[in-house]
Amino acid sequence: MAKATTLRARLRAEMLDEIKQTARHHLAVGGAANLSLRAVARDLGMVSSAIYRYVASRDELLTALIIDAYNNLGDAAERAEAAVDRSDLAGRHAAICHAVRAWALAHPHEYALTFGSPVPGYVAPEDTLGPGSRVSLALLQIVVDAVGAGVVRPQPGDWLAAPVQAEMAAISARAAPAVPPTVMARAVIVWTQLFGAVSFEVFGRTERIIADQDAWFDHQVLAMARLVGLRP
Amino acid sequence: MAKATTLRARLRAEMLDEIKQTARHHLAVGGAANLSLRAVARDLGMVSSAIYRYVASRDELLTALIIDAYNNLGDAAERAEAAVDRSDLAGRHAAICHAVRAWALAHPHEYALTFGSPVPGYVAPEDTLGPGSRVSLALLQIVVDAVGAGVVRPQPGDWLAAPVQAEMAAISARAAPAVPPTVMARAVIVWTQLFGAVSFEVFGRTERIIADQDAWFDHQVLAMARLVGLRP
DNA sequence: TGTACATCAGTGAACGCGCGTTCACTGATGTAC
DNA sequence: TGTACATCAGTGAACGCGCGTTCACTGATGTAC
Repeated sequence: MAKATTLRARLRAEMLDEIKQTARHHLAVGGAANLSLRAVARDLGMVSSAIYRYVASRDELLTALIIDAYNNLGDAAERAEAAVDRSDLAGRHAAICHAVRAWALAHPHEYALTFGSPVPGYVAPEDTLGPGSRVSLALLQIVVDAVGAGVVRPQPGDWLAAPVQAEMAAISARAAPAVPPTVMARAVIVWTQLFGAVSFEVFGRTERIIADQDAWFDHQVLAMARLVGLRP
Repeated sequence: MAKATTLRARLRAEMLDEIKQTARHHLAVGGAANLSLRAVARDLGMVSSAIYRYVASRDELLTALIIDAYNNLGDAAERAEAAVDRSDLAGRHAAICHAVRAWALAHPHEYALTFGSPVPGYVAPEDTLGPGSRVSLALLQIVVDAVGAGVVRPQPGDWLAAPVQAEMAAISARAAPAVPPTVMARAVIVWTQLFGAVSFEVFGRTERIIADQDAWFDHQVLAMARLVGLRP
């Protein structure tokens, strides 16, 4: 019966979820390097070899966690952005920035897994590329909308060296045809700035320098919006 | 004899250097998590316990490597900056940025050790604080000089929320009295941006997006200099 | 200058540990006739 | 509806591995008289 098959499949999926959940918990304690299949099995009351019914290897589990992390971050960012009035471009931008920061602070080890130093010996497979660029695309869409609405335009004095000009034009051609190169350059810088700021905070770089991290992040978001032209 | 004592001490220091050198090499292959005292000993043709004549524990070795990394980066940045004419403020800033990037690309795993995700379970001791802020101080000095020379000043339209204003004033008071809060805010953003950009490149985030990384970094340095007011 | 003693680098064996992965197996649950 | 068979989750033992750290030791090198 299809229904019975579905039951088995559902239990299986639930078990896999539990494995990932437990693995995430271990990640939060020991980091990626100390994630072990045996420890996960132990926590679930299984014998270590039983894990292999659900996961082919340690690396496969790690990949699954990375993809989940990207998707959870992507969900959070897109959900926050969707809740803002379409015409409030700076508000949409701020919503994404704050969602990214909040998620990263709530899941520092999963953030480290995706935006920190790469796990040595581990090569991220192609499947991570799509989920890995969801935030970037959401940010880019705002710039596209802003250019379309005539809010953001090339700024006087902006100038790009020839290779950079070509590079930015290539990105536009691939992902956002209407965005002029100088605007694209500002957009890419703002994207770098967002993750630079979040990484500094999550990894503790600003710990001894900034006390009110919330206020400082707000200010940075404002500065980013001004840089790309979403605010005057 | 003092001379004899010195010989033994010198051999000892050389051995410690060799240990650190070998450890750095292992770092470059497997990352911090896979750095093992046994493997280092093996590479040096010693028995594993012999390492303990030079290093009290694995964590102590890691700390030594971190301090070395900060100092090597600091040396590189300061040397590059010192080679530029004092009055060429944008040139000095660019020199530091390029030195940081070059060092990070040449020693990606040591960079990861210091500016990447923290090593889980490892707590950086106080000794790392000084070496860890050398680059920041060098950057800040340029802003101090620029403010002193009247080149950089508060920009019209700049505004800080009260808590941020206080935060920036506190940093100024601690490290650079003459720098006004709004200028300090721009300086801190530029500092974040530098390491954000370098991290993105070293950790492979921009791999599929930017082809000519050199040109793009040049552009970012230019943008940073403009943001803080070192260039028109 | 020569001898007795102290220092110290390096040895080799051992402790107890955790890991990823394989394999033949048991027994419950689903499937087909 | 009842029975024979197939599927599959979970078991338990084992393989071979590397790790950090301790400890009693040997033997060379430096020190003091």
